[in-house]
Amino acid sequence: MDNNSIFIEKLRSSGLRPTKQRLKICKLLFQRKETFHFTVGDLSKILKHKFKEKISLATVYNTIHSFKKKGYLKEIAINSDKTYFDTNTSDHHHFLDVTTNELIDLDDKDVKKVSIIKKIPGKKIKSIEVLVKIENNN
Amino acid sequence: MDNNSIFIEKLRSSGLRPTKQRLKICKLLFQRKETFHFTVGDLSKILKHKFKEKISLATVYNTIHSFKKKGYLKEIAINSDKTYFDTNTSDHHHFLDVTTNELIDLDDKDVKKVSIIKKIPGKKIKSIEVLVKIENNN
DNA sequence: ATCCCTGCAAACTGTTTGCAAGGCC
DNA sequence: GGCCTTGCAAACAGTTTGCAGGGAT
Repeated sequence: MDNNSIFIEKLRSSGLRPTKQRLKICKLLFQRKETFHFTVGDLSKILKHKFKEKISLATVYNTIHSFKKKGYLKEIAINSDKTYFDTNTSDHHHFLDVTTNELIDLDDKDVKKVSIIKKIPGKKIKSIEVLVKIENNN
Repeated sequence: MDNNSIFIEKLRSSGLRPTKQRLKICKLLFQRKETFHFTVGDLSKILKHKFKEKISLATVYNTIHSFKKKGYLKEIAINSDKTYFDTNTSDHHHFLDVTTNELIDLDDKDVKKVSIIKKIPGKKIKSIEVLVKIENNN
């Protein structure tokens, strides 16, 4: 199961050169079953741990931005000093546990369809994001 | 119509001393019919313009944070390098016009009730925020 | 008089940029 | 070789903090 060649293909097909760094980041992000929520800072630390070799922070930023532009990652709307990304690029929503600061995917069947009644002339809806903040019962 | 005394009372009743700076900020924020969406940077610039006298940026930050803590302002969940606040503290949602970066209130009747079906044991829902991104028709 | 608040500058954090060196095609 | 990418450091933007002086009670 050589995912490397899959990732090389994926990168190439979107016009990105398959460099060592990008392949490592691909492995870390896309070789997993569950979706992954992260900040670039997180990612950088994890990369260092996993591969014992540092990838420049600027490179991680570059790569994440390219991946986002290519549609491999989504940015999550949340109030935070940091920017969060999501490996799940489908239309879906999130729980944010304000106690632990953890993000949890809410898939479509967990939320009844949101309908927006108001319309703005000349504008169309691009996306609808729902953020459900949760906290401990007490 | 001396709103000043209203604001003085408001501040005092929440344990905040009614200083010149806070009163100016109150006037700017709460003496208006429509809700106001802003960043601290915006606010600081507007204050300078309107009152011809600069309020220290740190003071504006302090004040906005106190007001938020007292429930006079809400923070809006949006992906941005800056933090947005809203003078409308009721439960409501937003359009974000990605073309102009403008925020527009969506009041409750503009959105069909959002129901969250999924439950997380030991957690309760604190808030539900919907962000509807819109863009130009073309 | 006390305690709170303001203003300034310095510090901090996350992110971006410029540019030289290196790697992919 | 040519062009893209990396890495580093410096630059940046927004925000926070420490502290001395000023103001409210």
